[in-house]
Amino acid sequence: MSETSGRLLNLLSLLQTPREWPGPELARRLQVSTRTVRNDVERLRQLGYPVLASRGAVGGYRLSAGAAMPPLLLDDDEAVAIAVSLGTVTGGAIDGLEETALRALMKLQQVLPARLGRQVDALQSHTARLSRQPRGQQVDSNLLALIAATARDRELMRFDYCDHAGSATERRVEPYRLVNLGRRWYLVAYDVERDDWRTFRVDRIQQARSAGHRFALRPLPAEDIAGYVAARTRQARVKVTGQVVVHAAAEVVEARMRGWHGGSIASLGPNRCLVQLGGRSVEDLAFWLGVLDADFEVMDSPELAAAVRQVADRYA
Amino acid sequence: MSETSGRLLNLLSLLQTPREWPGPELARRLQVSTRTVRNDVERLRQLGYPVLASRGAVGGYRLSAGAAMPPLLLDDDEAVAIAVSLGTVTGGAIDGLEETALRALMKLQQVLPARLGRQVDALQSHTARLSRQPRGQQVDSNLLALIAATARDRELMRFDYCDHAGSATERRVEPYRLVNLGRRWYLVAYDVERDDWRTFRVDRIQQARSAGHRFALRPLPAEDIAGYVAARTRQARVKVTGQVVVHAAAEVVEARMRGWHGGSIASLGPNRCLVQLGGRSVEDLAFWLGVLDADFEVMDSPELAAAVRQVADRYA
DNA sequence: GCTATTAGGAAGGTTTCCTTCCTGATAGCC
DNA sequence: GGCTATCAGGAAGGAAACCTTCCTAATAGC
Repeated sequence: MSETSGRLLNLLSLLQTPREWPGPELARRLQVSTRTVRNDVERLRQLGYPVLASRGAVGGYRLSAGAAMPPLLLDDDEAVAIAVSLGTVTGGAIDGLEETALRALMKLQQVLPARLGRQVDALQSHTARLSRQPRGQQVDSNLLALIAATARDRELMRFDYCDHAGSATERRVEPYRLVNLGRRWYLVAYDVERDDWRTFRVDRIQQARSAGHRFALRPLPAEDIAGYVAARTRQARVKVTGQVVVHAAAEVVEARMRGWHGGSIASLGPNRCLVQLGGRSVEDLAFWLGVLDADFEVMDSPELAAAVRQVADRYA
Repeated sequence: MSETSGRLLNLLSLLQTPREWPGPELARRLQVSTRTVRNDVERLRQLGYPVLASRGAVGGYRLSAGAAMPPLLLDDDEAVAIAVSLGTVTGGAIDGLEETALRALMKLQQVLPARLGRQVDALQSHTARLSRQPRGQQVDSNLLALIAATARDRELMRFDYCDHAGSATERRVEPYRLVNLGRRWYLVAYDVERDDWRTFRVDRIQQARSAGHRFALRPLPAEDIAGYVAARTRQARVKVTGQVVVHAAAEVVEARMRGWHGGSIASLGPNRCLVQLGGRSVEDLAFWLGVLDADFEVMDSPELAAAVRQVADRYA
C-alpha cells in the first residue's frame, strides 16, 4: 500500500496546525527516522508547498503561504464552520460572492461526512432563525446544494412549482445550471414533459427530490447562460457599464475576475488590457476594480471615475 | 522526486470537481497508463477516501463523502470566498461559531497566497460597508487573525490600548490566547512592562504590530482560560445550566461538542453519559442539544425541558 | 561554549511502482 | 441482443524510488 503518500498528507496536516514542529517530534509522530522527515519536507517543497524552517533551539517546521493553495486538511468542526458560513453567504448575505460560494460549498458538501452534514443543517436552521431576513427572503442553501448535486449527477429531478400566477404544478426536469441574478437564484432546466427549456425561480421550488433516472446531456440553449436567464426573466442584469484600461496582462485580469461577474477583456499588449465592465451601479464597478489589485484608467464614464475617487478617499 | 504523491494530490483535486471522470481521461491528464490510474484510485481508497465508480458508458470516478474529511483542494476564488465568509462569521454574525471559525480562518490564512489575501481584504471592507452592524460593533477579523498569528509565532506585540476609563497607553505584550465571550473578543497576554498577565478587549486595540522578537512560553495563569477571562471581566459567561443524560458514548459527545462551549462530561457506561451544560439561555442549550444529534433526557431543569419541546415543535 | 535545531551527502538493501499484457463484469444505447 | 463504453484486478518483470544508518556542517538562543 502507499505508505509514503499517506505520510505526506499526514505531514501536511500537522504543518498546517498553528505551531512549529521540530523534526524529531514529526519523526516520532510519523513513525519514521528524522532523515525521512527531512526527505518528506524536501518533497513537499518540490511540490510547491513552501515549508518554512527556523533553526536554533526553538526552531521547527511550518507551512507558509506560497504561490498556490496547498490542500487544506480540516478538522471536523472547522469543516462545519466553513460549511455554515458559506451557506449564509450563498443565501445572499454578501454581494457578488454567491456563485463562487456555492461552488465552494458544493465541493465541500460532496466530501463532507454525513454526521457533520447533520450538524451543519442544525446550525443553519439556527442562524436562519437568528437573521431577520435583511432583504427579501433567504434562499435555502440546502436546496441550492441539492439542485447542484442533482445536476452534477445528471439525474432527473421532480419538484412542485408555483409560477408567478400562483398556480402550482409538478415538474419533471433535467437540471443544468444555477444562476444568481440580483437577489434571486434561477434554475435552467429542460422540462421533459413540456419538451423545452424552462427557467425556474429557486425560491418557488418545493419538495425537490431526485427522480433517480440519469439523462444524457443536451446542448444548452445559449452560450451565455446568465444572459439567457436575464433575457427570459426580463430583469436587467446590467444597468451601468464602463470601459477601463488595466495595467496588467489580460490573463491575470481574467483570472482575478473569474467568478465575479461578466465583462469582456481584450489584450492591449503584454501588460495592458481593455476591460468592458457591467454591473448594477458605478459603486459596484469601482469596488470590483479595487479587488483587481492593479493600476487602471477609467476611459469613458465620468460617473465611474467619480465613484472610484470616492472609494479611494474612503481608503485614505 | 516524489512523482506519485504529487499525482495522487492532483487526482484528488480532479475528483473533487463536481463531475465524473472516466479512467482514460484521468490517465491522459496525469500522463500515466490507465492501469496506474486504477492503482491510484485503489491507493486513495486505502487512505480512507471513498472514490465512487459508476460503470457503463456514462460512468466514471468521483470522490464521495466518507468517514473523514479528505484534503480540500481549492481554486483561488473558492479560497477567497471561504476566507471572506469565515471573516463575517468571526465578526459575530453567528452565535457560538466564532472561535471555531477563527481557527479555520487562521489555518486558511496561514497558507493563503498573498495576492488572494489582498482580494479578501478588499471584499471584506466592502461587506463591512454593507452590513449595518446588526448588534454592537463588529470586530475586525483581520486584527483577530494578526493577533492569532503573532501568538502562534511567539512574537512580542505592540499596540495602543484604551482602557475602560478612556486613557490610552502603549503596550508591549506576549500574546497567548484569544477568547470569545458574548459579543466580544478578549486577548490574554503577558504584559512585559507591568510584568503580569493582562486581559485586553480586542475592539480597544489599535495599531497592533509585531515587535519582531520571539519569546519563550510561560505557563498560562489558569487552566480554563475562558473561565479566567470571564472572572476577570466580571461578565457572567454562564447564566443557565442544565444536566442532561445523552444516549451516546462520552467520547462521541465530547467530539461533537468540541469547539462549541464549556461543560463537563461524565461517562455512565458504553452508550450513556451525563453532560453538564452552561449557556446564556435555555434556548441556546436546547439548540446545542439538537446539534449533538443523539437521544437525550433532561434531568434537572423544567425550563430547559420546555425549551427543548419548543424546538421539537418547530422542527415538526 | 553548549545544546537545541535544520541541511544534506553517501551507500546499500528493500520495497514499491509502473507498464504491458491479460480476462471479467456492468451499464447504457441503438 | 449485440455493441461499446466503462470499472476491476491478476501476473510478471525491469526500473525507480524509498528508508535507514552513517556522516559533517551551519545556525539560533541561552
